[in-house]
Amino acid sequence: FMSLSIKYNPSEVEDKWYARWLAEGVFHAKPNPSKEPYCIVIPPPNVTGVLHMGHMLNNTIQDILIRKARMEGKEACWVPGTDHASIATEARVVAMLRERGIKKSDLTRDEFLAYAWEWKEKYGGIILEQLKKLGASCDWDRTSFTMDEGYYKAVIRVFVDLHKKGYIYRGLRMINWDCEAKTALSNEEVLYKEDGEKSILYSVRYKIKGTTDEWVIIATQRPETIMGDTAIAVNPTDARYKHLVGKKAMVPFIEREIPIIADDYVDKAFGSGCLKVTPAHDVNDYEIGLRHKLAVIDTINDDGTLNEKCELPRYIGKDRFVVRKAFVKELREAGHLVKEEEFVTRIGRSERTNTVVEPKLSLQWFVKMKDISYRALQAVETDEIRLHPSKFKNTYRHWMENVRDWCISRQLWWGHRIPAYYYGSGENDFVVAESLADAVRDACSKSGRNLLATDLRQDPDVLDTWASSWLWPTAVFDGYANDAFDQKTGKIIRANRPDLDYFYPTQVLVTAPEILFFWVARMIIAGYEYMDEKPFEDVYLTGIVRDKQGRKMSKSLGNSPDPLELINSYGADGVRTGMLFSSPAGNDLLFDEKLCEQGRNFANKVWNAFRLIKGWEIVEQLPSEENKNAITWFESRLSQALTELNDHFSKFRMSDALMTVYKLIWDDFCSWYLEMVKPEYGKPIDRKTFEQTAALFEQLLKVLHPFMPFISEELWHELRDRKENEFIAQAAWPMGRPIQSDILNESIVAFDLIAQVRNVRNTKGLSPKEHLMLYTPEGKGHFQFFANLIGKLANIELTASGNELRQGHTFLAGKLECTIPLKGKVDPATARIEIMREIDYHKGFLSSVEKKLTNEKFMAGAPPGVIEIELKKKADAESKIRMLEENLARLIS
RNA sequence: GGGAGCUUAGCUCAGCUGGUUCAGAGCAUCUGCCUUACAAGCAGAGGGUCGGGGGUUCGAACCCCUCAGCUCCCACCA
Repeated sequence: FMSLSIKYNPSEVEDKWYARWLAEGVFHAKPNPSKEPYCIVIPPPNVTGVLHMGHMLNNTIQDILIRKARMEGKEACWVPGTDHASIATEARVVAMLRERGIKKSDLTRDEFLAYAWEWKEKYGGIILEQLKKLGASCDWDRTSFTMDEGYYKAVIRVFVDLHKKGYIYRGLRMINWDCEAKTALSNEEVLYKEDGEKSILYSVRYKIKGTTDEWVIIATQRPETIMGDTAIAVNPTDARYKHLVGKKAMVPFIEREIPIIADDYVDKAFGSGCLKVTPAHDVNDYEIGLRHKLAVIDTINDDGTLNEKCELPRYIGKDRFVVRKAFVKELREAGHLVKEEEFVTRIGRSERTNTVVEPKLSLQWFVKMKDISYRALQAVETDEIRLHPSKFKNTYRHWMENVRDWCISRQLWWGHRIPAYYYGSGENDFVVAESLADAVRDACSKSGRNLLATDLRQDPDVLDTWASSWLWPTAVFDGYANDAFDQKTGKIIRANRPDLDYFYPTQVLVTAPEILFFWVARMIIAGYEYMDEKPFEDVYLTGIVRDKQGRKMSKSLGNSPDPLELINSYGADGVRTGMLFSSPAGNDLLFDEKLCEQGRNFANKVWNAFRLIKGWEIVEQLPSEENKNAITWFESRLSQALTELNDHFSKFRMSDALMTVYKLIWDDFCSWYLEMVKPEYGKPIDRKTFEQTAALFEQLLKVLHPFMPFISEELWHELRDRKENEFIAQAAWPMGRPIQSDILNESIVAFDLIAQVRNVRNTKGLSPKEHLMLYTPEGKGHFQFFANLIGKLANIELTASGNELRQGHTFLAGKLECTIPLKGKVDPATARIEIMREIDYHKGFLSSVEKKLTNEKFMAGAPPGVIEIELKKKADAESKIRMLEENLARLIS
């Protein structure tokens, strides 16, 4: 065995095993009526993505769950894939084109999409290759992409269906508008500087109609929007302005009259307490406008210039910021500018262009959320779908109860194009259809005209990415294909789709809490809508991976390690366990490379345990009796740990599950068991002990496998000759046997005794090699199983003694009184002090117990079991004190 | 502004229905050991008034009140 390296070398084995798993189809799953399905759909990473630490954590957890299920004999299916990520990808492609000197605006839609697909084929999906390095046991044959042909059709079909059902509508709504990119932005794409930005707050006076010199003063940061004002609002309880409500004010320069209204939204304390209302250019103003049926005057063009509705010809066509400057000057000169003050505020800027985002009214497509989400709310409320950790139930409920309609249109090209076709300029002159042909047909019947395909214009916008990924658990099984989707009922016919039928609902979804609403909630909604059933049973929400100082990992901070480099340094197994050592569900993980080191060390420990076992020389005729108890003990200990392990898994406590395996292998197996059965140096081992030890080690490799797939596979093959297509990845998960509790109980006392002997050696400076006597009242008679093992591990002679021999260092192992004779090695005076100190401690303890027992209220109120325990404590303390006092007496005599 | 959560050893966290599995684990630290599977190791040890204060109870890390600090989510300041 000396040929085996003293250190485990992961890079030599990892790629080899991954390739063999793939070659033998170990990860491939298909419906199998004799097996229980266990399915996880991956949260599809952005197709532009590269592996980061968050993915590492997330996918490690999924792999652990899926590997364990596979070993438990379930048909384990982990569906991988990527998300087309419309915004992120389009931005990448635009940037790539810019480098090549091509402007997006010079391209047709089809030309642009050709470039985008080219980019996707070339760079997309790198992340899936990276996941293989981690050991992810995905069924790669099922790899999906949200813009695959079938998936694309599914998204369109669902749009048409939801429109038909009345859940999708088109409407005006305030959105974030990027004037440079000329697109709507989602909230996530609008960035705010942490400390706000400096701005100027202008106080402007508006004349009250019918007066010569009565004014109302408002405050604004955006004077260029004054031309779009349609009201002045005050708080209804504001005494200062009560008399003005119902009157009119005049917009400066334009001299348009606008009403003065009362609305709760207005904060009396801010500025003058009067608010100018510009429904077209402010979200809150828009809401006020709806409440008071105000006109909406949209004065800003898509490119940020002012249009003719601003009524001041000198500003038409000028950029909003140019107008602001000029208009402020005019106001000042006319005396309408009452005050200018510096002001720190939060200004939204576009993530992509850094231009100031303008709130803008725009025609967009929406999903009506209230009704369609009802069952999804109920499902989590009733624990039909369980969130882990459960604290997210509150967050989920809060969101679902206040759910707002979902804007699903995006002004981009990369994505699923909205299947709406316009045949006129009227608000309702459109149809929604799966194909152009259908659209023509529907348009003819709707309009009563004879329209041709060329008369129709398809909506140029695409759908929000989440409007495709919310179908993920069904679409990856092609649930919306022609033969699987009943267009009349708007439901999936699961009988026509055996894979979907078998694997749906999936078991677990592992994802980040940030997308609980964006994605998880919507998948639940879609699941109920199209399958009439939940999409998954459990949702495991991971934490955020931070650096050890608690900061988020980010490119700009440079605090994010490259996962592949970590794998190179510590091995995939080391990194996987490293991540898991400190990541309780739902809590952030403070990542430190030291954790990977700990993982690597653990792999090395396993490796060396293997070296020891593999290196033993076996001699057939040697007696094996000696090791029987050690084996029996470890079998029971293993069974106990298996129960614990299953309990942790059932509660998704992955860190704890790993720790159980870690301690079982390191402490129980290596430190105790192997030391018990290990022959003296150079001596052989008997056949039976060897075989049983190897069998136990195999069990350990199996429970280790979900966490450390590579080293466990390697050693499993090294340990015995295996068939070519036999893998631990498919081996049966160990079953616990009945636990023999007498041996486990005795082990606690025995191990305590051994540790205490070692401690005595440490403190008294006695070498482990020095053989010692250990006196107890009955010697070996106290132990049914461990008498000889104690002798071996503590290097002592367990001896029965009469009182006359009991001089030396005395201690208690459990209730067993032990003495190590230390004649001449220890000063009697210090020994006396030690014993007296102990007596004091126990007397203090005793008195606290007695206090309880003499307390009438305690005796009356406490349940009998608790009183019994207290009485036992009392008896134990008394006997300990008696023993210590006897020792003291002997020392003195 | 609305909502949720957290505070236990130097660090990261367990601690379930209030009571001996109640004060725990891993890491880190300290002390011995290059002992023949492993120094990426072995053997041992020391660390905590459970954020502060008050209350309920025979009994509180756990329940209630209060103060302080931290974190996240949503909305957003004219």
